[in-house]
Amino acid sequence: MSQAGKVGSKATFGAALIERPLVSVDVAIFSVIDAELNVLLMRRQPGPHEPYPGLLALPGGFIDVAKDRDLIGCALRKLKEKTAVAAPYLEQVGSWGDAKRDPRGWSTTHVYFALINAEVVALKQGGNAADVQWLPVSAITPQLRLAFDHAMLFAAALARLRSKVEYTSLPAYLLPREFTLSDLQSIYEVVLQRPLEKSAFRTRVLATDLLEEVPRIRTGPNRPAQLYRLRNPEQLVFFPRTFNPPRD
Amino acid sequence: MSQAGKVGSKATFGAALIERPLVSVDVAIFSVIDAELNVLLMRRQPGPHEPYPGLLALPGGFIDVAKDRDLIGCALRKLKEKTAVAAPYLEQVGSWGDAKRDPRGWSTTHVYFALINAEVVALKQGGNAADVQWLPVSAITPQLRLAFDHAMLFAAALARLRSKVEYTSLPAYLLPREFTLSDLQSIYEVVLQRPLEKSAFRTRVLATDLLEEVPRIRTGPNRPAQLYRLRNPEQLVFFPRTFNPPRD
DNA sequence: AGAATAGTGTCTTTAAGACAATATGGC
DNA sequence: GCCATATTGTCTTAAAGACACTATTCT
Repeated sequence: MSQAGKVGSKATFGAALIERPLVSVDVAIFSVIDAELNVLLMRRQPGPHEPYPGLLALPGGFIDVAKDRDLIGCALRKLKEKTAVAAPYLEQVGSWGDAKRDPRGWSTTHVYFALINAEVVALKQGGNAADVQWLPVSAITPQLRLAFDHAMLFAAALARLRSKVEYTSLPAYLLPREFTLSDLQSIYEVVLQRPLEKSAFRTRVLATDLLEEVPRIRTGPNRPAQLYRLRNPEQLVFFPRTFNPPRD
Repeated sequence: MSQAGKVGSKATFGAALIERPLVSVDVAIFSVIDAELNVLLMRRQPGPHEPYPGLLALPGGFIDVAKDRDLIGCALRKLKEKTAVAAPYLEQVGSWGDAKRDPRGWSTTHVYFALINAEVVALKQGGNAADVQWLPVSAITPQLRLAFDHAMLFAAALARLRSKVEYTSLPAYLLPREFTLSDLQSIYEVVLQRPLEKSAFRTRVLATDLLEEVPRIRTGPNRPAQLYRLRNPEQLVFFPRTFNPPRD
């Protein structure tokens, strides 16, 4: 504790004259691809003192106190570095921190999850942005070792997503701007991994002010469907009850 | 970024060779006193480079990487320093961090809320543990300035508590080990700030396996009431729906 | 016409809301 | 018996579950 108190260019003093943990942000970026919930993972590169080289990990990294105004800013930066998405749905899952999770020392991480529509995304491969890939969440098993405690962080993010999908309009952020009610129901079913009642679903969704009709219709080899869009994309909608809970 | 990379006794290297934010934990400790929801606040002491001297703040402080095994351990330590409570209900609210919230530099905080039964608690006054006091949450107004961004952190903790009380057994942790159904209902009403239907409340609570009867009865100047205790104190119970929502 | 999906209707079920009725122990 | 609170019951209501039925476009 002697010559400490100065890190980088900023002076510290008073109660702050203590060893500081490492601080990072990790983001679980979800998207639905081919009727499956996917998560974006990147392969960690080899390098001096780089832990877990070659393993997959959630996109993330240390706070840059020069670049990042705040935690969300950091999460958005990580997201932008890996995908071209600028303004996705972003929500904090929580934070974790202990002495052991990073071999480089006592470390904390702030975990966010993001929902995006994958069709609009171009993954930024190569360069210093290492291997980036979509993986179905069903492929994230104990056999597939993730770096650090990212398996646990991912599980927490997925659990939060699934639980909140039961009573909110979250899945709408996984769709393109315009979609049909059937599209929306399918996305719910993909995330929740169970079928929903069509009639109850439609009544429930239309009972809220979540959607507004687009004066257009999707045609196909069958009866065309009304297109909708979010009435207020910034505003997450809460339903009065959960969807039919799985039988116990 | 020249001679950085060493803070205290631990070496850092690689990607960790960057300026680190300050890391703290803050705890909103709730209790019901005289039929009012209270929160524990402490008055910040004057001192060299101590920000916000004299203002009230949530109990909290920097992570001690030597003492604290993890974030929850740190939260429990803060709690134990201010109250004599060892094992309360503790839940993370979230984390916040930006360049401005602490004048000493880029800082992050991990916020928890705790629920305790105040009758069992002895506040640790004086010493280096500064003024500690219970304040009704209704007294936390903009006029009462709190240190740092603690007004916002407190508001987030209170909002989380209130919203989760709508569909969980959280308030049971604000009661002593044995209580009557009327006690429990009163606590819900105190936290939610609205009356609940007696009949629906009882049916709903007894329909879960939240409680078990204690072979004892509370007598008084009226019909005695059955005493209950938590069947599984570690296990938070979720109700299938929310309580009757406030009229809109 | 037939396939396929969109959209509606009807009846049941679940759990809460409103409110009344009954129960019990101390005084 | 009276008071005060505990406990139960009855009827209504809100919203979902189950499932069938109708609608519309394309081939």
